[in-house]
Amino acid sequence: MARNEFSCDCNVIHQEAVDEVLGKMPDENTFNRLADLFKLIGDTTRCRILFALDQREMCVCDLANVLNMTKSSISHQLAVLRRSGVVKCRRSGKEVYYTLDDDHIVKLFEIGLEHINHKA
Amino acid sequence: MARNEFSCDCNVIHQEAVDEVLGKMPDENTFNRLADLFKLIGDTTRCRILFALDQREMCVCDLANVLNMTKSSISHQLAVLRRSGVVKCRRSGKEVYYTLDDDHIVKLFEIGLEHINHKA
DNA sequence: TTGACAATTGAATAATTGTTCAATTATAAT
DNA sequence: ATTATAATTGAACAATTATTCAATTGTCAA
Repeated sequence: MARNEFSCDCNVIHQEAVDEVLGKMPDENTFNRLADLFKLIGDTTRCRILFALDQREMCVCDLANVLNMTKSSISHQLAVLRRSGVVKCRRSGKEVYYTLDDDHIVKLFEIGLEHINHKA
Repeated sequence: MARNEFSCDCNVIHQEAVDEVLGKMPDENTFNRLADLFKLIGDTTRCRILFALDQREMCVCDLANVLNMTKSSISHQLAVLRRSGVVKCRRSGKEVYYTLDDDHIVKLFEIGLEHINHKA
């Protein structure tokens, strides 16, 4: 029984091609995590937060000023970034300071910027 | 008049930090395009399509078999990828063959995979 | 020209998600 | 203790988006 029996609404045109690529494809979990990673930085607000934190450590209030947005909105996004492990924070008095906690993110930014400048 | 007068609901804690980072931040347009790029590859289906096309040229029907999804769904996503210029296509008879048309995408995948394997 | 199949397209639906608003927690100072 | 400010949190709302379904286009073969 073919695995595509029910979901795919067509006949296989090139069985060898399909088999070859299927053999090389990572599993579903890998793609989900890969997509989640890109989804994480696929938002203007989060991009700007990460870019700012790559420059220097900042508290939520500073970030709100830099991005010209409410603290609440920033805080929600920081929570997302924290859960994903790309930023970390420390409390100092009333303020909470955030820093980047991920090497790959900066590298992804660099290539991304290279990409859009190349297409500008 | 401060630029953040209305949107930001807090006092500036560290004005120097804010000014320093503001001076280094790319403009809004850059961030929008950067986020759009990552949003584009921030979807499981599109990730899998791009990964498959990185292995070899494929027609829509083949892709539908590899991903185990309907041709319609694949076709919609291919249209998105085409509009963004990351894939291109050629018609040969009744079939339409797609290929990757972007160098940076593969590099982004590599770093992304490195990232999730590092955290696995 | 008619029939069959690959692919695309538009509309509808369902699910996800970013921001706002209001309320709450945590810390410092008076 | 009380007040003020930084930050977080939950619920609601609005906007975006991936998939499904049905209809249509394009190409080939009989």
